[in-house]
Amino acid sequence: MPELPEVELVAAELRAVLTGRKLRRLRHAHADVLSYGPGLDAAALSGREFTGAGRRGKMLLLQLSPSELVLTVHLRMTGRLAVEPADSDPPVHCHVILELDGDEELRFTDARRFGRMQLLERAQLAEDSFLRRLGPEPGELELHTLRERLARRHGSLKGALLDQSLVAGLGNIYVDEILHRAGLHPALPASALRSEESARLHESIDVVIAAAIEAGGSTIRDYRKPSGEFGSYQLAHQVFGRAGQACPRCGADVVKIVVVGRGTHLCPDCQPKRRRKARRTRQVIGK
DNA sequence: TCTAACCTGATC
DNA sequence: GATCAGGTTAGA
Repeated sequence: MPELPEVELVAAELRAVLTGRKLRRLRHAHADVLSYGPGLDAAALSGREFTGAGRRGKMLLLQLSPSELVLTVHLRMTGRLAVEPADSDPPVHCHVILELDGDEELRFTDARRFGRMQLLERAQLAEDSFLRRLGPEPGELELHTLRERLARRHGSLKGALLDQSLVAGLGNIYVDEILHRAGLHPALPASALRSEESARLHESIDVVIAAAIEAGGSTIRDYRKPSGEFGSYQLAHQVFGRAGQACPRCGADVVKIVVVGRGTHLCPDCQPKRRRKARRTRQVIGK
């Protein structure tokens, strides 16, 4: 469900709500959902204090003291965290409940049960298989790095951008929106981008992600902030979820195709497949 | 690098 | 009843 902008907003809200709060104890946990690093167990959670919340890619990092523990949370498709009154009924599919001070609970809900939480010592974070493979955050991705990485790839541009080791945090919605803004077809070979195209792509990543955070993220069906608030960036989507509707930029019908197994939305006019004429022009210039 | 699999619910 | 879903990953 959530991509970088949504996870960023969840982290910000949890930072505001949880920092300084005591974690009394673990009240409930589905064994498949919450796991523990070496030497840790449920008892290690009792009596801790939340000292902050952050994010790396789509992974939430909740910091606990003393002794530098980190609770990692990946929401995957339908995961949601919420701070709710302890005397309220936990929602269906609530898989982890942490009792807080002030008669509230931090609850993790996830209909599809793809999401994962893990309690780790800070030093163990570097060994986490997901975090270890993450590429740079969009804001730290240099243009020359993007170019080098795309040039080395086979396969489609969309597949490359969804690969968390190339750049961290992009998912299906934002890749479609970024490629539309950059005027690039998702199925283009990643290694085929010209200089000005990769520059447009680089800029579009920053612009789209920043605008999405500004708008509170995208709520397609499940995403809510911990407070229950919906995002509004879905209203600004140019192509995602808009198959058959007019492209806001040119008026052509947005189409939906499948690329790397994912539903992919694009405007065939704004995001043309490479034409032979254009390629020949480039070769002439190249000489 | 791509596909199928992991789960459940919503929608066609 | 079949298909699809905002993510990740083992295995081909």
